[in-house]
Amino acid sequence: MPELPEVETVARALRDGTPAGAPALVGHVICSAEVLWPRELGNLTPRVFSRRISGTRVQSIGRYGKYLLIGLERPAVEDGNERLTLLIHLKMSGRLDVVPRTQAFTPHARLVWLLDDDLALRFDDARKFGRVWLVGDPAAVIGNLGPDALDVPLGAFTSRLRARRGMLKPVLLDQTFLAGIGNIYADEALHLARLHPRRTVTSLSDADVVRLHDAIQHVLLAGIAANGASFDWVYPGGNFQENFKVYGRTGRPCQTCGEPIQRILVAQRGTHFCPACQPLIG
DNA sequence: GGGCATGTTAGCAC
DNA sequence: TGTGCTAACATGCC
Repeated sequence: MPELPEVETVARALRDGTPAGAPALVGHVICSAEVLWPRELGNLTPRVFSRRISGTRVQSIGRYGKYLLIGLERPAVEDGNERLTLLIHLKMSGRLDVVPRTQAFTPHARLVWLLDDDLALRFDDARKFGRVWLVGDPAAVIGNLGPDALDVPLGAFTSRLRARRGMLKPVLLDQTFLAGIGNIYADEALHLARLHPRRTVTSLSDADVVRLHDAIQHVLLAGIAANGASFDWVYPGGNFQENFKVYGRTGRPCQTCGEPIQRILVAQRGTHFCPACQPLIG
């Protein structure tokens, strides 16, 4: 379920709990970890991972782009407390839930952390693309990402964009350009900005760049306000999919002009746009 | 059974 | 060096 708004929704649930009654993760002690699919560990063996994380307390929940950052602290008798960060990327199908320890496993459970108070943090991931790292410095994992897509002023956005060439949509999907935009929100932002996904970056006017920056902020914030989008069988959660203007609407009328939405391939990704609202020649 | 899927990366060509 | 293509990761739904 993973683009920036969906990951932000997960982060908020882990920070505050959910209206449905799921407990918050912050403040709990991690007693132990069980790795059911070792390939999802990005930098440690299951044995080392379990040993290093056991006994830490969850201090904070953050998000950078599509990554979750869980701040951990281990009380120390001498020196300062040891600080660690658990980074999680949900990739295509990952999900995280705080549940009672006794709750039955799903068929797709990949990692389980046992918490105090008879709770557990579960990482389920049907497609096994998800990744989990435990590090001292998060930069070791996310240091090469561009600025978070919701935390980039127009000036920085413009200068970064003007340094690039090639087609617009692949640039938006490049996490070293901006972190957090995925296939769905890229299509939605381009439609709102009235820009064809195959427009070259170098062809954009200053006004185009301003509209694009505004559109990115708008669709991401709208996605967060809707608790993200729910995708097929993988993730039931938010309802932003009801507000999609182009994604998944191939052949249906554009809500702005009535023209049928088209689907093409751009950088090998399914791409949805309105040929009338988003002409290739701007 | 083929085609598709919210994501990223390595390897390769130009 | 940057851009962009393919395959790979692995599974499940239509």
